[in-house]
Order: sequence, then C-alpha cells, then structure tokens
Amino acid sequence: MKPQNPRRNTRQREAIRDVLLSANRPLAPQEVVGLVRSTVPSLGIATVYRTLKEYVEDGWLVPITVAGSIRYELAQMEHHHHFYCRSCDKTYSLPGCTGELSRLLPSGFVMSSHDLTINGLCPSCSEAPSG
Amino acid sequence: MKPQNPRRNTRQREAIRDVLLSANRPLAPQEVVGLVRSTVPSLGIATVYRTLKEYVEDGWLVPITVAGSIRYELAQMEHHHHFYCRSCDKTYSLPGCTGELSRLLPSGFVMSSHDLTINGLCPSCSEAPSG
DNA sequence: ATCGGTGCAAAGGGTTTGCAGGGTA
DNA sequence: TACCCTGCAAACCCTTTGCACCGAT
Repeated sequence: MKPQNPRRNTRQREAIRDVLLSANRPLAPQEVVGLVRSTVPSLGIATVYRTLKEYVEDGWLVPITVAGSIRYELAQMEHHHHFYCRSCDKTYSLPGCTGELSRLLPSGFVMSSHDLTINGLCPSCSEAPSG
Repeated sequence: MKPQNPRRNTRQREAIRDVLLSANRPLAPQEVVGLVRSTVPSLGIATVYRTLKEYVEDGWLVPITVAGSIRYELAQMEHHHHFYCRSCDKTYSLPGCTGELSRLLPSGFVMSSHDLTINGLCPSCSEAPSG
C-alpha cells in the first residue's frame, strides 16, 4: 500500500526482535514487554504494539489467536499447530498436522485454512501440578 | 460457589434463549443483541452479557473463541468443531472430529482438550463471492 | 539537521460493574 | 411487597492514536 520508509535500528526494536527469536514459542504483547524490559526498562507498551505490527507488515511475524488473546510468532515456520497451557497461559508451537480435514466439511463450505489448538498442561506445569 | 437464587422469567431472557435455540450456530454477543432487538427493542447490551454468563453458569451454554472473539453455543452438543466464514464473520458448528491427535504432542505435554477451526467461505458467501 | 521512533497520556472498542427504577413471583 | 432484573452510564482492560521530544542516519 504505502511505500515503506526505511526502518531505523533502535535498541527497542533490536530487543523486541531478540526476545521473539529466542523465545521458541509465540509471545503475547505483555510477554514481550516483560521480557524486553530487562534490557530496556523504559520500554513503552505502545512501542511494542507498533513494532509487532510493523514486523507483521514486513512479513517477519504472524499474529495468531490462542485462548482468546493474540500472540506473535515467526512467519518462516512451516505449517504447524499450537498448544495452550491452561495453567501458565503460555502458548507453544507443535510441529506436524492433523491431516485430512475436508471430510468434516458439509457441502457448500469452502476451506481455505485451519487452526488447531491443543489445550492442557505444558511440561513445566505437568511436573508440578497446580491446585 | 454462591447459592443460585431462583431465576425469574423475563421477556429479555426468553428472547435471548430463543435466538440461541433457533440460530443453529454459535452467536456472538453483538449478534444476540441484533437478533433480540427485533423482539425487545429496548434490550441493553449489559443484559445480554449478564444473561449469557448466567446461562454458562447454569450449564446451558458454553463459550467458544473463534477468530479472536467470543461466541456462545448450546452446551448439550456432542464433541464437534467449528467453521469460520472470513467473508461474513459467522461461525458454524461442524459435526465430527479429526481423530487421533496425541501423536502431535512432544513428550511432557499433557492434553486435556482440543479445538479445531476451519476457515473459509460458508455456503452463502461461496455462492456469491465477495469483491 | 532531518524526520522516523519513543514514551506518555488520551482515545477507542468490547466487556463488566454500580445504581436506581421497573417488573416478576 | 420483596427483591431480582434491567437499562444507563461509568469503569475496566487491552489496543491504538496524537503529540512533543529523542535519536539514528
């Protein structure tokens, strides 16, 4: 749409990029703020939202919705699904896919994509069950 | 938790119950307001939110999240999944299930449930493609 | 020296809550 | 009549936007 002006390198952007690269799982904006503030304490939440959207526009991140809230993950990944830990609220990526789904479609429905979320307990939380 | 006081029958609650019964698909709060106002024009949005939560507490409805926003469907249904139409934003129920998913779980993850959403075009929208 | 980026604070959109009046039982 | 329910408006939470200052180029 609009011609992208050149992006500048700032401490904030580098730090946001780094936490997403090293997280190995999708991160919510609040998680990004928490992780980045150890490096850049003054980081404003607005900067996080703006930067995440920027990275999506750039094609480097993709937004996903899990358990009703948005998370961002690296765009380069191949088709996969997600695990949501109902204890710690973290989201993980799961390699692999369910396979054939078209048999679930009544006639008239046209499928373009699908999303699968498995809910449960992640390794940390299943070791030491809560409550 | 708290002892349920007896529920009163009001025009609002009956109308909200009726649209959910006749919709045959999960409804978002805004959809409920729109549908009920043809019967009860004065209906306030707060009443809709309160009543929907009440029905969930009563075990008559269950909340589901599709495409990042909440919808409510009848609780009595057997295990099934959902279809999200990216053109008209409506959600539909799809009978059937994907089958075996545990092969997607890396060790240490414990599955308690799963949710599958197929995205695409519903019959109405695939007949007359938009734009 | 530019002018894009940042942080703060205010604005938005959806959902929840407080309260006084209304309606069911 | 008692008190639950409703509608309005304010409060909330998360996200976006406006604006003046900061800082990368």
